[in-house]
Amino acid sequence: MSIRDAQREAVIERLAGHLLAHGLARTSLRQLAQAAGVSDRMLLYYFADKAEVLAAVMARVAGELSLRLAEAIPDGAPLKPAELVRRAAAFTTGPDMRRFMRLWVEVVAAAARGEAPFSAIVAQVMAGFRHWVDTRLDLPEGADREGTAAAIIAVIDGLALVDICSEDEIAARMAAALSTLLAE
Amino acid sequence: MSIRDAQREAVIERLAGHLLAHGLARTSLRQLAQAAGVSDRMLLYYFADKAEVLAAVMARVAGELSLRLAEAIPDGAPLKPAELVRRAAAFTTGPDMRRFMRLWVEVVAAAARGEAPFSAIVAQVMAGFRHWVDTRLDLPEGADREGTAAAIIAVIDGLALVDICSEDEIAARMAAALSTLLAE
DNA sequence: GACTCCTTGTAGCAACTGCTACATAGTATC
DNA sequence: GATACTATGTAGCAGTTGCTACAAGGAGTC
Repeated sequence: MSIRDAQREAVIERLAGHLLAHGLARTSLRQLAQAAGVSDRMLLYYFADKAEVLAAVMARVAGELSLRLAEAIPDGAPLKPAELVRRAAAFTTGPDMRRFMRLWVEVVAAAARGEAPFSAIVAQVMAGFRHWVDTRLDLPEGADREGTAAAIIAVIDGLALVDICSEDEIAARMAAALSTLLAE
Repeated sequence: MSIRDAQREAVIERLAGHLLAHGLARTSLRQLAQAAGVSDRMLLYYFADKAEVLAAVMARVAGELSLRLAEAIPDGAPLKPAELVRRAAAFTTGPDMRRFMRLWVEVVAAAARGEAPFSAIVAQVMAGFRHWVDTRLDLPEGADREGTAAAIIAVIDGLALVDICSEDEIAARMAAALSTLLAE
């Protein structure tokens, strides 16, 4: 592996941590370069442009996310929707996963704003979410799997969004309250 | 009312439409000025700085939103959580309200990023949401009203977030599927 | 008419944005 | 040792950002 490729990998790794820590707040080329410990000149030697940097880093983050989701709720026995939501909610509002979900909300907003690499990233991550739900969802024949999957994802993402702008204490009670809202 | 105050009002009105149409995508001072039909120099004559412009416009938008929410689901007979969610979901995913919710998602993300006027705006709008839910929520004595309100808001906001990055066809089925997920 | 205040235009500044031209040092190949 | 390719630094460009200094026209008051 060339030095360049090795550096690419190292930069992606460091920037994944950076994005998870700071969201999209510090993502100018110079700020990214500093966080990665290289010069901005070199960042654009390793990557074609800023969009490629962000796309590579977000791909890494998305991979990590799907890995953790798969670990937390494996593809074993399918779960009824309410139970799936409960377990997914408990997981994504956990201390380590919150930064993933926060970043996810920011990325969706960036995509809504039409910023270059994010629309594609959102489509890809969203497809991953759908697939994750689909392989774990126990639904009666004839039910709307796609619609139900979308609804489940909406609930999980909604928790993340409200989590961003609430005190910890209320956020903790939110998941519990949600549980009682769900049918069996 | 001085010319300045009259212009302030007119500018706020026009920019509210601009934000609802384009989200936070075109919000540089010069872009805002153009959308408002004034020079950027004058925009900063009417308002102290950019943050004050956005705060004023967002306050207008938030007022409009709460007005419409109050109209759509008046503060009459309290509703059980599931029914409240159903009706709120039907309303906020309606064609006219989607741009409000999309802007809301963007604003939350901006607040998460720490951008100047948005944290305060989010806190204020969120409090409005909570109050709106609280005055319409039929809950048994001893239940966690705050937690339940947060959960309800989360579900509504989650629909909006997924709505942003889905095809219309799936988004329409999502609300229906959500309804069957809810307990009575 | 002089004075003052409200309103508006022109011009520009310093900082930051993404990105690039150019030079150079090293390293590998023949 | 000449040549070519990889890797890195220095410097800077053109565009955008939020914001401001300065001047001047107009309107009202003395």
